[in-house]
Amino acid sequence: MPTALDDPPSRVYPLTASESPPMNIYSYSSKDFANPTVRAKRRQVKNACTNCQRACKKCDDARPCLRCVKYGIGDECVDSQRKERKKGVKRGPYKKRDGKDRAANNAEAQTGPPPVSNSATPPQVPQYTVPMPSYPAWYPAYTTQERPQDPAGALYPPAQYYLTPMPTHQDVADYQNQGYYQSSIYHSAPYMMQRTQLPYPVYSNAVPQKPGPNDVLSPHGH
DNA sequence: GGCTTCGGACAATCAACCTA
DNA sequence: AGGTTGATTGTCCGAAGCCT
Repeated sequence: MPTALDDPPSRVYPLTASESPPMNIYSYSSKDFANPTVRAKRRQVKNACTNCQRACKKCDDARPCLRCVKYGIGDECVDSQRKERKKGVKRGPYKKRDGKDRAANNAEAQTGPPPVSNSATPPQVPQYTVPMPSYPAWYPAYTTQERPQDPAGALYPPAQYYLTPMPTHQDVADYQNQGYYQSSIYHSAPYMMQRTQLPYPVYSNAVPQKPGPNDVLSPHGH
């Protein structure tokens, strides 16, 4: 039986020191994560539904997608058609390689030099995958100091992150009563996420960031 | 505050091109 | 043959404006 593990991400980490900062699938604002050097790569669905495509809004792999469900147009949620790619387009001579890694060039061109670590060498982030929930994830309202850390230094969401059933309204109320906050981000399912895609700094000596304002719900859900 | 619109930044794809 | 490059195509962020 196929599982989420059968559909790994197209890109395999770990990062090398010369690569761009860790990616995650979360929406984010640069204001949410104060350190601009850890700006995460935006992840896109392979094929947005026609409604999300028209609205230029984030879609997900599920059909109906969460946005269509939210607006009560789930029955209209169908994959958009993709044009066939042009063939036979001639290309000019390629630039000579200069021996420098292209990813490093791109990362530097787009985000400036790689993040400066306080230690001499940034820790390697091990290749690792965790299942992603298909609904807003719930996190305990821990402080940055309490946030669990793994041996490799990655700041890590706690076990409560990995909820499997869709929470009921009662669950939601219970979570809020227990002091949990809800991520505003909805996740596609089934989906694989790598540790480096988590919305936390990956370097052990990075200054821990509190969750962004968009990730926090008041007890009333706003 | 929620929704729609939309410009444009950015990501993904994949065929042409390059090289070992 | 397999890796690299870059053009093409698509997604969706974020700001602005409108509506209730």
